[in-house]
Order: sequence, then structure tokens, then C-alpha cells
Amino acid sequence: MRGKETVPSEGRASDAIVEQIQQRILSGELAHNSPLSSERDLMEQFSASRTVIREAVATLASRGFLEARPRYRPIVRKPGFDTALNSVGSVVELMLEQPGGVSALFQSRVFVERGLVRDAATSAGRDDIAALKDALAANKAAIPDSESFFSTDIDFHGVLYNIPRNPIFPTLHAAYASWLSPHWGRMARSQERNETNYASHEAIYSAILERDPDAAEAALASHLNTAWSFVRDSFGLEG
Amino acid sequence: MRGKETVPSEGRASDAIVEQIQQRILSGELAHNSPLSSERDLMEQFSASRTVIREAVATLASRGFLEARPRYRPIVRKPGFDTALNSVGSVVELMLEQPGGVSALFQSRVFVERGLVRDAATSAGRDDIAALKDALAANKAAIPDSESFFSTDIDFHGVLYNIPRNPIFPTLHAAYASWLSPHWGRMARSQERNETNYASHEAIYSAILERDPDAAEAALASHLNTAWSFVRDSFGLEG
DNA sequence: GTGCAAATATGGTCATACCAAACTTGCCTC
DNA sequence: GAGGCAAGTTTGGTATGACCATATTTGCAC
Repeated sequence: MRGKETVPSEGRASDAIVEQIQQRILSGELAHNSPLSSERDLMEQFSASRTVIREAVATLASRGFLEARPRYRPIVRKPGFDTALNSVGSVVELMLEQPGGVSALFQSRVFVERGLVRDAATSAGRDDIAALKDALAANKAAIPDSESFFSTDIDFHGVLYNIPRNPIFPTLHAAYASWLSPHWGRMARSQERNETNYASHEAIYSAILERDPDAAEAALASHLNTAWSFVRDSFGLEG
Repeated sequence: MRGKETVPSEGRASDAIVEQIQQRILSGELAHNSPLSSERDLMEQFSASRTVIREAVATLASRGFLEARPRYRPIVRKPGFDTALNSVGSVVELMLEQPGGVSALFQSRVFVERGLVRDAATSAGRDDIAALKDALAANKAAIPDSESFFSTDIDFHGVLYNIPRNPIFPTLHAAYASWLSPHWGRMARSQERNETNYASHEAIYSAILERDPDAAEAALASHLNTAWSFVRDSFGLEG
């Protein structure tokens, strides 16, 4: 007998398998970073055809539970907040190519960071302040080297995202960094600009130290909007 | 001859097909909401096996370019910002099941809306105010009916997300609504609580009218935090 | 023209086969 | 015994062909 009786009721046969494997990953039964069993093994385990197994694996991979490089064994990945961002990445990049896309994303970042510095000014703890101070110092030291200035710049802003003690924010920061960097990276750099940017960071820091939310927000908005207009003009973007 | 010579060089055969179809969708050659050609047609068009075609379709579906219900023809979807959020959905839901997940997400919402009402207070236009007023009136009228109060409540907050004129925000609002509703939905409702919530909305509206960002922010924070503590206590959540 | 039943097209699954690249084994050299 | 290399084996990627159940279309009857 060929084409065996197909289960008539349910939707997809692979769904059940996806569910089971997903549970095993979440429960730790399948360890993080360990390779998945071979497709032919899984066929036996679930008594399903290879077609279905492959479909299940593909689904899990698209959800971030497996990392499946073209010709290698899939690797088990226990997903975290970063996985979520990774899975949107491709779609977001398309959005960014549409008119106004980069601008919209950047403006949302400005919005978020305005809130972050306000909160920092009103409620940053001793350790937060210390972290900001360190990041600022590193940024200052990097002024001569545009490459590392770029990275310490990102780090300085990153400190702000840590202050809420909410894991969503650092993830968000990583997302902004990875999505916006491609555009920033193409921007001309100069020590002069580095100095300007450093001065802005210092102004933000000072306002936070002085517990002045309005000043902090204003300094940050001015800083980012200046940077934005520079990037925008660097290669004809809208907004 | 069976298993014809497989292209040795490239990684996945389906990738090229995915790319082409994706382009046709983005260019509009394949219209939004139109059904995709049948798999057997696509086999001819791309001279590929059904295996590869199906894999390509599955990939496109997972990226949100196609909506593939179990037994129907895939439907072409030109992705927008909402597609992106939709594709994170499954991962986010897992995050929410982890300790502190719901709390973290909700606190991020409070953060965003605090910023939104501040901006509304400083820069809402005539039409924004009108929209808020309408939403508020609808909310008031719905006080006796908890079901529609819930929905007009969401709408009222939604108006705030429209004010920045940035397509990311309405999308974000939809995301919050869909991710948090499952938890809200289980909360006990009463006309009394509806009245309390309505009063909060009115307070927010008034503060915006009076162009008082601090009052607006305070009113919103108080409103959401009260609601949160109510939900939290309703079924033992942390945070 | 409308309604419904038969015919057909289509997506979902199974089984089998073959290739090329990845991985394992084991022998051979230094 | 450590290291390297070649043969052998496993595994993922793809192609075919077949069959089921359901969606969709066709076509006849009223």
C-alpha cells in the first residue's frame, strides 16, 4: 500500500510534532546548543514521513527554536528576547527600504530615549550613574578613533536602556543598534563630529546628575535630532 | 533517471524561488490578497520539484508574505509593520509565560504611554483632541456594558498612539492589545470599575486639554498602575 | 437563472531513490 | 602514540510518483 491513510481530522500533521519538540526544548530535555536527532531518527520517533519531519524542522527553525544552516545538523536554540528580534529582522529590513521607514524607526528611538533620560533624571540609582560615568569616560577616550567612538557611543546609549531593569529595553536597544547601524555606518565620520557628539553625551549626563528631566530630555532630543539631520542629508532620506 | 542532478553549488534551491516570489509581491506583480498559483503551476514556472516549491511557499508564509491556511490556496500578503509584530507573536507569547514576562511587557506599555500623553499635552493638534473627545464619549456611553467598555477602553488608548503620526505606534498599540488582552480578559469586570476607569480617562483628557504634560503623565501612570495591580492581584502575578 | 451533484484541481502526506557534502572509521606513516 | 589521510557511512537536499480528502469548478436538471 502506498500513500497510507492520512489523518483526516486535524490540520497539519507537522503541528503536533512541532509542539512536542518545542516542549522538549523548553523543558531542557533537548539541551541548548546540542544537535537535533537526524531526520531519519525523528521519522521513527514520531512514526511520520520524512516530508512531515522536514516541515516540522523548518517551522521550528523559522520560530527560532532551531538554527538550521544549509547542510548541517540543526542546532537546538532555547529562545530569548533576542530571538524574537532576530525573527522580525528580515521583515523590518524591508520596511526600512520603504519611504519613511528609517525615519519612522529613528523617531521611535528618539521617543523611547526621551522617556529613558527623563526617568534616569528622576530615578537613576547610584550604580546607574556610575555606569553612565564609565560609559562617558570610555566615549571620551575614543574620540580620536572614529571606529571605537561609534561603538562607545552605542554603549553609552545602551546604559540608558538598562536603567528600567526591564529585559525588554536592552533587547530594544540591540534592535535599534542593529537596524540603524547600516545607515549610520555609511555616514562620514570625523574627529570634529565625535567631539560634538561627546559634548552632547556629557550634557545629557549632567542633566541627569542634576536631576533635571526637562533638561535631560531636551539635551537628548537635540543630540539625536542633530545626528539624524546629518544622516538624512548624508544620503537623501526623507523625514 | 530518478533524482536528477542536484545543483551542487548553491545552498538551498528554494531560496532563489523565495527571492523571486518575494520580489513579485513587493513590486505588486502579485497583488495583495490575491491567491498564489497552484503548486503544480509553480513547478512549471520555476522548473523545480514540488518539494522545493512547497518549501519555498512555507518559507514565504513564515515570513508573512503569504497567508497559508491549512487546506486553502496561499494568499498573497504585502507585509507592513504589523506583519513584523505578527511574526514575533509566537516567541513573545512564550516570553510572557516566564516569570515577570507579563509584568515586563506591561511596564513597557506604561513607559510608552507616559511618553505619548506628555507629547499629546504639548503638541496634540485640533483633530487629535477631537479624536480623543470622541473616544472618551464612546467610552462613557459604554460604562453599563463591560464588554464594549473594554473595547472602547482600548480604542481610547489607541488614539494616543495615533498622535505621533508614526506608523510604528499604531502597530505597537495593536500588539499590546493582542498580547495583553488574554490576561486582561480574565479580570473580573464591574460597572463600578468601569466608572473608575472612565474617570481616569477623563482626567488624562483634561490634562492634555490643559496642556499640562506632568499632570497628564501622572494621571496616566496612576490609571495604568491601578489597573495593573488589580490584574496582578486577580491571579497571582509577580511584579 | 439557480441548485446541486459529479468531475476535477489542489494541498497534504507517504514512500523511495539518488546525489553531494558532512561525518566517522580505520589504517598507515612518522 | 599522535597525526593525517582515504575509504566508508550517515545525513540533509532534491526529484518522482502515488494517493487521500477537501476545495473548487463544471455541467446538467429544473
